[in-house]
Amino acid sequence: MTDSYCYRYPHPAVSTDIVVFTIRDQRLQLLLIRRGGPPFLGEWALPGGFLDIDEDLEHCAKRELAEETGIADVYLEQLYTFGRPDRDPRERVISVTYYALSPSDRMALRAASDADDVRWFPFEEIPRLAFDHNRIVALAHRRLIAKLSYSTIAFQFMPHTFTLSELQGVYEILRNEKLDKRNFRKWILALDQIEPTGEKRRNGSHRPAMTYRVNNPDRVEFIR
Amino acid sequence: MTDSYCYRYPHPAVSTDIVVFTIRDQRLQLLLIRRGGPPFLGEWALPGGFLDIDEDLEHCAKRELAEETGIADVYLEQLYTFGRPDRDPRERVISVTYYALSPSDRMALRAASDADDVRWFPFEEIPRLAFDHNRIVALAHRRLIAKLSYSTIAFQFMPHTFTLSELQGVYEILRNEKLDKRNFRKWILALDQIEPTGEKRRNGSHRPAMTYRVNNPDRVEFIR
DNA sequence: TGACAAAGCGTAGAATGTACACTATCGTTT
DNA sequence: AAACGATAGTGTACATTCTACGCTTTGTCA
Repeated sequence: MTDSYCYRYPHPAVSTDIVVFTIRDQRLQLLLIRRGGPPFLGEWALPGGFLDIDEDLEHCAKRELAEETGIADVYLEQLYTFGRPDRDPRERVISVTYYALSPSDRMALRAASDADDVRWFPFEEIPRLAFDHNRIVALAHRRLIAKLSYSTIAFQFMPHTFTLSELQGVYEILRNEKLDKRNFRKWILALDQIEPTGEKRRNGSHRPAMTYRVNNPDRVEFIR
Repeated sequence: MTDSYCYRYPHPAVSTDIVVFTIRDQRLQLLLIRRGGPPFLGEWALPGGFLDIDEDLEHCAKRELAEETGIADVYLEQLYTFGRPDRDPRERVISVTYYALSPSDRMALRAASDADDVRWFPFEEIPRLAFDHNRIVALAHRRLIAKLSYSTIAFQFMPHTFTLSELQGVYEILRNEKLDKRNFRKWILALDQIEPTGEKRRNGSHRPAMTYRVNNPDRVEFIR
């Protein structure tokens, strides 16, 4: 008898799953892992796993992310809790989901040995995922896009210093439309959330651009 | 041995707690119950309780609300999941919290026999609550206020028909400031979310007001 | 029928959002 | 060293939205 944790009433299992977004190769991409065990063995899924009994929820999300993908130090925010009784064939599982954003330069995946099992997917090319993970991804994406318009969440995709053109590029990718350069600069500077570093960056055979940094890189501020 | 639900790994308990808001007596109020058992016996707390093993999370929230307070048919939205390991002294409990809004005319509480244990509290007069429930209330309130500015969530406080002055009053209470009548009317009508019923309502010894209804009462729309 | 009370309505100025094109500065090529 | 290619960087006019503000209407009640 190895089932040695007993309760007077049935208890569900609790897990976390994490939707990690980044922008690489001028596209919004997210991180998936290939499942190494049943159920859904061999299928793509979100990183995540079961909560330790004395562990904070957010700690669980960060731990699973580190264990399964080697990623740490990302912006992490709780997304939603999914709990349909039939969402896991093994037992009742409540999944507290998070989404994470990070600049791609901070996203070194684990050693190449596992590289086959952890991969970035462009958002438009996400395959069918295990469990209800496609729903989770869809919700995370909607939240991200919504937050774009009333918060500084997009800054979480930026490296420590960046040019205004790079920042504009991120907004264009996320909003999926071209923006006017002058209007974008007026708007973003008026937010008073970024400041010039004083350094310029040569980025090819043309005029170098001023670099900027986020005033308060760890906070996502409401705007408007 | 009554502990007959056994697992290979420890499982937390999962509960839901619900913050029910309404507007009565020209104030934002919320519903609290007095705890009838340990821990925190006799203290005020949010309605809520443990998840049945085959029950959807939202169903649990509605069921507990009905059982403990007699309230049904409210607008319900998931708020956040709280899971600090020490938040319940009995055992590890993950609480999936919801907030609910409803017009006060739909809020008949249970029979007077329990009336002492279920009560509306003006938001400013909330006592110290059991568990981490004060935090939950604070988060629910912030969410409500935030959603005011980019959604039609305030309509959830309105009865089936209402006057524009009544609606303006709700916004004034929630935003805690006086609004200009003409500007409010222009704005709210331009949203194209309410329509006149064609009926007028006498509400005292003065000119009667046109009543309106919400076009799509069950949906909360994004605006702006 | 006169007093009271809330309903209902419009305009002008300020602030914000949007459309739009040329010059500056660097590296590279000839 | 001059010309070219490529991105950086800048301002203005117009449209839209937001904000401030007071009088007339229409009912009830005494």
